[in-house]
Amino acid sequence: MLESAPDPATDAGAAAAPTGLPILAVASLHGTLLANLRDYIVEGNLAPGARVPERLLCERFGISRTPLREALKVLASEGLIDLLPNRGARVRQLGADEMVALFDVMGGLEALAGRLACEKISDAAYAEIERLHHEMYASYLRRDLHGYFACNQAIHDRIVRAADNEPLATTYANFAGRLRRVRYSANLDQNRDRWGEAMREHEEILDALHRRAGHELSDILFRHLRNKRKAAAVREAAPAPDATEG
Amino acid sequence: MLESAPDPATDAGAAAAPTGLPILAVASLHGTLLANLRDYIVEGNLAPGARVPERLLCERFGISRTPLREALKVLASEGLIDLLPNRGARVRQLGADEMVALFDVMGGLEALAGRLACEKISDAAYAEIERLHHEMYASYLRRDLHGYFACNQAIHDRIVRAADNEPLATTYANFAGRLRRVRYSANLDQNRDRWGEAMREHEEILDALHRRAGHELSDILFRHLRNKRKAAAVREAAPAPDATEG
DNA sequence: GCCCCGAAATTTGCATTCATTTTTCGAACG
DNA sequence: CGTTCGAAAAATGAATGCAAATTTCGGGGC
Repeated sequence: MLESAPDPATDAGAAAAPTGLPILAVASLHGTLLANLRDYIVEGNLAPGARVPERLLCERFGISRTPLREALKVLASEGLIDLLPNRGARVRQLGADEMVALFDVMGGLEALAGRLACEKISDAAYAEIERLHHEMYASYLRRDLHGYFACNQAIHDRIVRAADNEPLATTYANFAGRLRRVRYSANLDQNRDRWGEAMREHEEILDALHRRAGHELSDILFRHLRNKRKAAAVREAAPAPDATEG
Repeated sequence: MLESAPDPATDAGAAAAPTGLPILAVASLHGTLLANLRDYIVEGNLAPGARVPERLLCERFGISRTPLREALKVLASEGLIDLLPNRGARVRQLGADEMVALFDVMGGLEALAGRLACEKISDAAYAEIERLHHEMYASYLRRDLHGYFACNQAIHDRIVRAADNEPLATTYANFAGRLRRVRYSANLDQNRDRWGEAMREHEEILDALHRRAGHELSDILFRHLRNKRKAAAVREAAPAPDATEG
């Protein structure tokens, strides 16, 4: 049930010969490397603040430094890493204030997605969201945290898709990736008040979406993200002050 | 043609006299090239849909292909150009639907900026916006299109800055750059109805901002951008002076 | 006369190489 | 004994070189 995200990055992908299906793979070798490297970093294989070892990654992905550095430049523009002049790349470490800023942008993007979704969503797509909502509610009653999260993410994802706006979807994915590293120590399991509140907010979300009330849905979604941020720990994964492990 | 060729590569602090003050200058050579190339494309020196001539740009900027291609990859991730596998880069050409999508994202970002600005803006910053608003109104009464546009852009820029959110500002600048190519054939001069409407909307914007009514301001700004899009021509910029179209 | 096929020329993508910088390690000095 | 200076080692940034693909241009076939 965990998101059916296309994940061609089987991690290994090192010196293994591309004897599989090169046809589609060749279609965008650079794009493949970019996606793999992005996943590699987003997954947390490198500590925040740590140097990005070019040579090692070259060996791991079986390429030379040129395409790798191209990918690094792109990842820097995406905000995943910092590029220090003559000092290499480092995994971007999020401070508390930066995390707040990113959450606010996510809220704004979801608000926009909700507004657009109200204009464009089909009845079938709405029905699917409604189904997911009820499934999520069932998980909530069961105290099934895992199922709840899965449905939750699926719902937000469907709303973004229903907005039918490619730049929005891309930007949304970008920021979601940047925030993937933050650990939500405030598990809803130990924060039942927030869980109930979130569930009520989702009731409002579904209601507004049902009425195609874009303006309202927009506001609810932004506040929903705000509350989610407040409930989330403002601490990044693996603090590691000077863990510039080599 | 006297080119305002941004050519820092001629004396890129390489050879002699490293004991000057190149510290800040050297700080970002790649960033300089990226900014220059981005401007070069955004300014419309290449026709939409035209191939991006690597060799020519290398000569123009006085660099080799490696840093140029790195910059191209970044610009592709920014959405300014398309990267076709084995077929080079092309200046992205906006279709009508893509332009609508971009405008909607701009509206969402401005809506977010307005909401955040209501939370964080200082009285001084508000006063400055109020001043710009009145100046814009004066330009409106004078039918001074140029002054009106300048104030208009300054106001929206101040709102984004008042939001005090770096990722938002960066994303906003990115989308603004993508839309810079669209030509607004619907000059307000010939569209006085829209001009008056826009002016009224700005009155609402200022009022909501004055009352720090983030929710309202958010909605007004989104609708403001929607109306702006409707008034704008859905036609992309005409072929550039140096039309290397093929 | 038009279309299709094929080789030369240009272009793209990546690897390799080179100069410059940073970092590390060791020794001399205070 | 701690500090600092300096040279070796590693890493970074950019240029060049090379194989593969594409585009272009010419010739042959229908």
